[in-house]
Amino acid sequence: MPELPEVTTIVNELKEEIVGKTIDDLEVRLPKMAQGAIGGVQGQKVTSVERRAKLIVIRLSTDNLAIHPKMTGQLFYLPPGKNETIAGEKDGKYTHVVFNFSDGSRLLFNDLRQFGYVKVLSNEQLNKILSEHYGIEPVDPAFTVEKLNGIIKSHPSMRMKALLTDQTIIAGIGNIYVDEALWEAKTHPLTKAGLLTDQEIAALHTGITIVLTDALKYLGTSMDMYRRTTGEKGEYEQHRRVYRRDGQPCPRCKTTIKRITVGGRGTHFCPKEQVQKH
DNA sequence: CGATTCCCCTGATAGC
DNA sequence: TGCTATCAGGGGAATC
Repeated sequence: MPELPEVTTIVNELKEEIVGKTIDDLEVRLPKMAQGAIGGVQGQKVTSVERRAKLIVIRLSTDNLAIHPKMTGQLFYLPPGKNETIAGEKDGKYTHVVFNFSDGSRLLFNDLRQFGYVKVLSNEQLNKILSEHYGIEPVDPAFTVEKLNGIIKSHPSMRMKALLTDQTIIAGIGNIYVDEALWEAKTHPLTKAGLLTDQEIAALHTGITIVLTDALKYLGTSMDMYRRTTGEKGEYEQHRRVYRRDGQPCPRCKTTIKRITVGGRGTHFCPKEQVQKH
């Protein structure tokens, strides 16, 4: 499931390939996956590729594409001439939207579960969505310990897992990295935000930073459908500490990692080091 | 304001 | 073998 490190990886790889190229034409094979005036992007040139929260934002001459991978969305870049397969990933039954660039290269949007989308937005619509639906970026210099402290204290009754996954509060962190960051900080996912001490908040800030930096270094986690734009996997799976490691020993204290469900999401933690406060 | 539930969807897996 | 029930999960909407 692409979160901040995965989307950043996709954006970094994609901008090297498509900035400056013109969209010659496109195929929308599953109409519900493409929202807005998708046909209007034909003839428009890519001016930049950016990330905001878990969105891939492709800015064009006049409009913008906002692509959300949700659980299983993928973006594959196929160089000119490689029109069928790349790194074993095919243009196939899960390919719902295809952009053909003027140099013969292509961009495929695949999504097995069809939760994701490609949206065409005007600058105004894009700015409105980006500013109204998403909170601070955890990799922004403005995301200081003091800022996190203020955020946590303004939502004292929220459980930490819910607070950190809420995109309107902090943008880009999802299920995997919340579990990892809470483990780093030795904070229980169900502890209410108002019960954290300043020291614990500082440890959490460090944890978030460490985990996101490390995951980006390894180009993301490919336990499910996430793949790089080349079709290759990210390697963070081998470095994770708790996510989907229930039944296995905590890397620090060897206690068996536990799994619970919070807000319908699988949540993993060390029951010895991460104790719920009341 | 926050928690809960339902829904979108399909592959993997378990049970019979 | 193959059918059926269950589950995973980002995010938005509806409900409590």
